[in-house]
Amino acid sequence: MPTVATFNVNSIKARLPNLLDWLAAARPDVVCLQELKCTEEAFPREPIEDLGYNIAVFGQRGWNGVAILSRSRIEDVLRGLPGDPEDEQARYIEAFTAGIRVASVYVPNGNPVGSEKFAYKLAWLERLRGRARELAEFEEAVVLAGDFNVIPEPIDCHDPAAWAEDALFRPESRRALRAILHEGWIDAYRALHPEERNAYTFWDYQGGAFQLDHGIRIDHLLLSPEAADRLEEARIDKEPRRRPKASDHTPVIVRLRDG
DNA sequence: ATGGTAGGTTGCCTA
Repeated sequence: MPTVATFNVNSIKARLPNLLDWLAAARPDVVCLQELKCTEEAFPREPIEDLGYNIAVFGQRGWNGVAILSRSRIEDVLRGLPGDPEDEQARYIEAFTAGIRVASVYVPNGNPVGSEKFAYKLAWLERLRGRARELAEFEEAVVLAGDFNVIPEPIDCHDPAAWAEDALFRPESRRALRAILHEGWIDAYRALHPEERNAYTFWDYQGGAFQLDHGIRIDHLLLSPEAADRLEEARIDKEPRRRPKASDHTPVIVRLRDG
């Protein structure tokens, strides 16, 4: 019954104490991390290995950076999203572990709308769809877990009007995510909690957004049909967001039946 | 119309 979690830590260095506490308490089998903001060399391997995790990192200096942690052996690691050899941003790492294929995904933010960054976001999502299509051909259990920087529906946002012009909620961004879902992937959290409101994974640091529950749901685990067949539970763990020195994101966790 | 917060390749860029 492996559990797979996604957690945008907003700097692994700044978040290390909180992350270690959370790993020790929640004990997820596989964890996809985003926004490490460090190189592979600078990644704090030891304290995480001491909690029983193997680690695969794709980092860069200062920004972005993704990793996979797993209690099982990590095999067949792919660093970087295929489809653009010019792209140097560390936003995608994929591997086989714990009997499933897993990717840690950090979709570009894309603000401001209409900028080069927005075009990059849409192109990146299109490349992700291409990779998802390749992965689907293997007919294995696959989990694409990460910060998608897309609010799928109005229900995933405390105030849709306030986000209407934001790259996270623009129709183009939502359509790009939907294009992946339409090819047979499911949003694990929404599949098990179809009506639930206020199911957020991100609250801005500014303006007391967390205390007011002014959040958005942008961290997702997309499941291939073979993984969806095994989906048992999906939940948002708000505890890490309550702590001092919290990330602005909080983890989402799914549990899959044994395959 | 501004600034509010947090992190980093810090006195500005990204989120």
